[in-house]
Amino acid sequence: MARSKTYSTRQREAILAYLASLGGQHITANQVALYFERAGSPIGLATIYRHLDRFVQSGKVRKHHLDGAPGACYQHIAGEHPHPQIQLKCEACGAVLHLHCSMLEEIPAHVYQAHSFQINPLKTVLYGKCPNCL
Amino acid sequence: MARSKTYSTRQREAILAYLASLGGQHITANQVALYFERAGSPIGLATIYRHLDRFVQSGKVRKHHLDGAPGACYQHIAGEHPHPQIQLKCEACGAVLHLHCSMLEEIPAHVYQAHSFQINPLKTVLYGKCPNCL
DNA sequence: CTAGTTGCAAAGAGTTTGCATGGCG
DNA sequence: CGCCATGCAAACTCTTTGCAACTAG
Repeated sequence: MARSKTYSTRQREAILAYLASLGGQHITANQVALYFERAGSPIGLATIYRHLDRFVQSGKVRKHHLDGAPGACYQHIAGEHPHPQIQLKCEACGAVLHLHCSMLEEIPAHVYQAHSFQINPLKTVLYGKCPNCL
Repeated sequence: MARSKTYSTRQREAILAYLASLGGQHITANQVALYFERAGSPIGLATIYRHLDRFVQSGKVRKHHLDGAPGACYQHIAGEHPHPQIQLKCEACGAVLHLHCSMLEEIPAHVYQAHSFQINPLKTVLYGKCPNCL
């Protein structure tokens, strides 16, 4: 067994709250560290990585390795997706859009029927340019 | 200006030929190094990175940062895609499928019409499980 | 002969781990 | 008081760069 007890600490809550406040946008561990440093209550990078990993394992956060960036990005899973949505990420400004659109929602089912390939929407990010950056 | 002359060397050709032989599958710089080491003609990692970068810039190869893997993956661009295809990658076996399917081909146009979001098929990889691994 | 190419080693960026200290319950 | 959490520094992985030797044309 891994861990018998989990304390609720201010740092853990602070990190999760910060991620939640970003509304599903992608952020790196380093950016989190910078935020708390600027906010006047710095948190060690190692601690941030440890918490992020834990959030990932408890399903509160997703971890991505995105094109164009060297490191990993983390993303808070807002509320509960009844039907997890394929995401769109702007290559220019980095914004993540969670579009609700019948077309996108049907992709997994169509691809599965046609090719027996089972798409995992949680992992899938479509890259492109958002309306603002076009 | 960057480079006035380009020699055709055996290593450059060997690396590109190896990538081409993989038919669009993803491979890391380290895997390339291992291949040539086992083949009896080892190539320094630095050299491999230098060639891969050059291939990327000349449009022969694409570079991805994939989920679940720490480093970058490279992928030979087979022939010429008249209509660049969104790719499907199996999370289990790592295989890359280039499916031709009207549904997939229509995604960029539909999303653009509905949300003014311009998808870049070259960058986009859908994750999931391939038929063999299901 | 000249300029691009190669390998080695060192430097960098991002991430993980070990260990001693500190705090929650 | 026992455990978990935290910070620091060291270890590690992946990638890039500097430099001297080498090679294609």
